[in-house]
Amino acid sequence: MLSKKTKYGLKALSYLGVQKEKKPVQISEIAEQENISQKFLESILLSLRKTGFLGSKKGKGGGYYLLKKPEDILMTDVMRVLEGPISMVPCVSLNFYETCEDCPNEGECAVHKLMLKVRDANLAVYRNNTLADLLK
Amino acid sequence: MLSKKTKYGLKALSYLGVQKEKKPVQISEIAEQENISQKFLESILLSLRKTGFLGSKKGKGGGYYLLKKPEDILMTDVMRVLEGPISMVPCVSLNFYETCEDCPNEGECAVHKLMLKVRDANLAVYRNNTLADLLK
DNA sequence: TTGTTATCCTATCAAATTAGTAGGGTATTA
DNA sequence: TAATACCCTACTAATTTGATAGGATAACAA
Repeated sequence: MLSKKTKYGLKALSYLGVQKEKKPVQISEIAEQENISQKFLESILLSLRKTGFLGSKKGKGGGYYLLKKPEDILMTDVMRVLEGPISMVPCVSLNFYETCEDCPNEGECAVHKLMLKVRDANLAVYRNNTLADLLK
Repeated sequence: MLSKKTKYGLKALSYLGVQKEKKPVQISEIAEQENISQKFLESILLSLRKTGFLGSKKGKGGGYYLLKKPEDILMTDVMRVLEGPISMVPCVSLNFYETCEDCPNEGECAVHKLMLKVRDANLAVYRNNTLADLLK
């Protein structure tokens, strides 16, 4: 299942992506419009800011805004930050590879074989979609 | 992440799939060979039996065996039993569809759009792979 | 028939993860 | 200088996951 964190994060990015004006949008506005717990959303936006997707401004008139154009925000990067590794098992992960200590032979492992294909399929989707593609 | 249940279940199915002889294989043998907690594996095999993948025999010389040929065991079905719905959100699920009560417009929802593509990609993999494909 | 074997079944539990909350700190702006 | 809105840490509740315990039941064989 997709975590609420990822779901809310994607909704927030979309919300920011469709803004006409360039001024920051407040957490409270996004939370209200998208039916998200404000405090929970706050922590999600914070992590999106720390990972370089969002910029922020404090004080009155402050809020969050996209640092890049929606066309330049790849789902591969977004998903890795929000949901974690794209692979379902570490032994097929590109960025977080680990051997399974319980698996004597990776090459003959059925789980490994299947999950490799799943990883490739998911990766293809995420690489071929930017935030802009989700706003159409 | 892939659950241990699914991982162990796939390993057990593979183990049964490569058996030359047709006689039942005991839980203890599979657990030992595949490094799986025996009691946990027991519950997994039980659910695979209840869902029609495995047959079983009690008493001495008993154990589990595949009810179908590996070529006829689709990953779509296996994954649904072990891991649950293939879709990452209910609003794109074929078999377990539910509307998101927090989402006013499914057609314009970025999460929905992305997860539809992810579902299709995963489904394609699972539909095109049988247990036999994982044994090669 | 009786003992052994191995699955069947229910209940329970501990650990980990997830979702959400609380409360104050800090920078910015009017 | 007061109000605003992000920043940050810690905590808590609920859920899920992985694993155990202990006996009931069926099959086989001596």
